[in-house]
Amino acid sequence: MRKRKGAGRPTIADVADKAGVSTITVSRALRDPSKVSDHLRRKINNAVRKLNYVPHSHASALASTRSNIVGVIVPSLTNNVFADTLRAIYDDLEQGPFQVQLGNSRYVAADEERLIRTFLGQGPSAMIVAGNDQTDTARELLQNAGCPVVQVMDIGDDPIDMMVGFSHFEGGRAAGRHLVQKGYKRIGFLGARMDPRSHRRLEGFKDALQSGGRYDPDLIMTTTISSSVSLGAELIGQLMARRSDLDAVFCNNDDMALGALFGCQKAGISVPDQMGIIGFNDLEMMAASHPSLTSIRTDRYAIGKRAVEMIKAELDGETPEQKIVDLGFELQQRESTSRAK
Amino acid sequence: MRKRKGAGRPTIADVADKAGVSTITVSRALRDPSKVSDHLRRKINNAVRKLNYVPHSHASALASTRSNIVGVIVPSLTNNVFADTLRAIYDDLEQGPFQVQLGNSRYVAADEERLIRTFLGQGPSAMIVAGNDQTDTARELLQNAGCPVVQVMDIGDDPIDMMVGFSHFEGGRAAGRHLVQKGYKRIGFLGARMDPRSHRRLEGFKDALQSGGRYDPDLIMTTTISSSVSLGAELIGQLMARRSDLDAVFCNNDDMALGALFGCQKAGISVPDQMGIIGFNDLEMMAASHPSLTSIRTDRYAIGKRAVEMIKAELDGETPEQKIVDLGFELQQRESTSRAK
DNA sequence: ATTTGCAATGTTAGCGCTAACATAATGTTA
DNA sequence: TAACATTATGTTAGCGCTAACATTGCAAAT
Repeated sequence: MRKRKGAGRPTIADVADKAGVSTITVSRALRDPSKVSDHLRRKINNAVRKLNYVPHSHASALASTRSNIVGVIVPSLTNNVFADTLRAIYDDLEQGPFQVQLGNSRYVAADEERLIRTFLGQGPSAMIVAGNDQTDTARELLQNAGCPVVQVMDIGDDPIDMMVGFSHFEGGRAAGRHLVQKGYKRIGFLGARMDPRSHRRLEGFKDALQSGGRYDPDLIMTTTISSSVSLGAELIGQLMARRSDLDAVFCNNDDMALGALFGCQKAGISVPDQMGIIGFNDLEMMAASHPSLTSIRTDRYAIGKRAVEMIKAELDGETPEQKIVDLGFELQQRESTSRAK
Repeated sequence: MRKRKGAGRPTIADVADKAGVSTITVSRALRDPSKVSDHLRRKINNAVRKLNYVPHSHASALASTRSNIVGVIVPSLTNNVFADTLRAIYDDLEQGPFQVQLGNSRYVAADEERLIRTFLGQGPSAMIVAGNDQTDTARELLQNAGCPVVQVMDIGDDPIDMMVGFSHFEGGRAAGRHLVQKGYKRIGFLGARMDPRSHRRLEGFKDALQSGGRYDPDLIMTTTISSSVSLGAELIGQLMARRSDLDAVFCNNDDMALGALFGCQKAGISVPDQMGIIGFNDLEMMAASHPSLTSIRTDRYAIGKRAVEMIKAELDGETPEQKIVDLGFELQQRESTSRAK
């Protein structure tokens, strides 16, 4: 006799035995209690409790060909920007029958591809991926995934399926325009870890400066090093050393902007009078700093929330009125760019 | 005839057909290529590629009663402290055969219990949970999980299975002692979202102040609101309003400390001369600020790394020399507490 | 009383994979 | 060359669950 041992945990059959019903009744009682009489439901629940039964999700997924897993892929776990979106996704998804499966692509396309493959192996109910710069292979995999796919954080005109985010180009343009309007003359750009979204911000920024006749490529400083407050302080120091006439900077994110502020303070440069600073994303700390920091406010939590809504709608068979949702941004002017002209 | 449709994806049987072998040979070729001849392996790999076959992980998990899933539960997705540990876990785990399954307990014990149940339903290879303040039920569930369990971030003397972290009590004590030694007289505490670890830091802090004869309960200010830079600024403002003689604060984390610094700057209080500030964790920004901020440095990345090492060792059947690993902390003295006495 | 309809429960097979055993093909030794 | 390992592959059953169909019981409708 050739018996396999199993995991040792109680199974639905154990519960069925104990409650004196068939396995399918237990299955129904757990998934859709309204389909089972009060009487049996009570007995089943008791048995479940006594045995400390927990359904084997793999068996369930296999039998039903539904996994209730939503795969999420982000390029960084430590970047607050994604953390906010993630939080929204978890908040809205963990309630329902869904389970989040999170992957970290580390800004590496090959890792992203690998993760997509792994996730698809679980027959996910939906996929959420950050950005819209997937490789062709990744796009193809997702297109054939047979589930809703939402690209978050950015928008563009060629979604794999759906998109929620905002235009980084326009965000960068708004930042550039603001500095020009404020009368700054030598406006620089500080960019760490220039991912595709930062590149688009820079493009928008350039566009605004060119329109304002203030574009100077010599004032653009970027690096592949990942962004940090220290790096912001260091880079603005380098740029000021190179160009002592620099009088404003747009930083590709808020950590860099805060660092730039500290860098100025160390160098005895007054913000905003001698140096205007604007960041991107408007993290909570921007309003609290001294002086407070101007930034482009983005609603990362809303992006995650909306992505989940769109997924749920599509899974419920509704046809969304729009596949591409632009949640926009808002320039938050604060002290760091509020000088008397 | 009563056929179920399946997921539509190619199965191992499709690959076997195409390659002209049996399913088990395909299974072996994919899991342990050395067990299959070069000849067949090549044919199988070709078939896999042509069909774009991805193994159904649920079926595999069910048949083998092994999931390769490591469940991780943290109380917050936006707290940098956990993000660093998470990053280490992902870095070290995603290489191997493992897959991370992350849950967010939101600092709610009931949510943690629910997550543990859900994760155990997947027959995880291991579990990593933050902190050592699980409910009795949660502890029991984990104890009976039949897999390695690591509690991270904190240490204590009653591990569920293994622990990696450091003593928050001692960390708080070191902070308190430092402020006393620096000659500060009216030393306060600013605490947001007082989770159990923050409470232990406060206890250690109290202990140090009592030893130094500087303990004044009136100078302790805590709130259940979650921590933020703004909140740090606000709380120190409130505390200074209540007690104008306040001359130093220990903040339960670095966001609060940065906020306290900004609060002082706004109020025209000089740091460190009129106010000493010390934070906890030593996030990257602490060294970059102006003035730079003293903090208790903790190595969150190392905690995650070590947790994974312990899990792998236990899964490989090795008996770890220690079940409780104290990774310690280090006081990083910076300008915010470096006044001339 | 018979039919109809519906709600509650059961029976059976199969989701896609791999453990456990079986067999065939090859090499190795006395 | 027979006996024995060893390696490569195959056969079969079963992991724990649920889809699909089947049956039962009972109330409402005829």
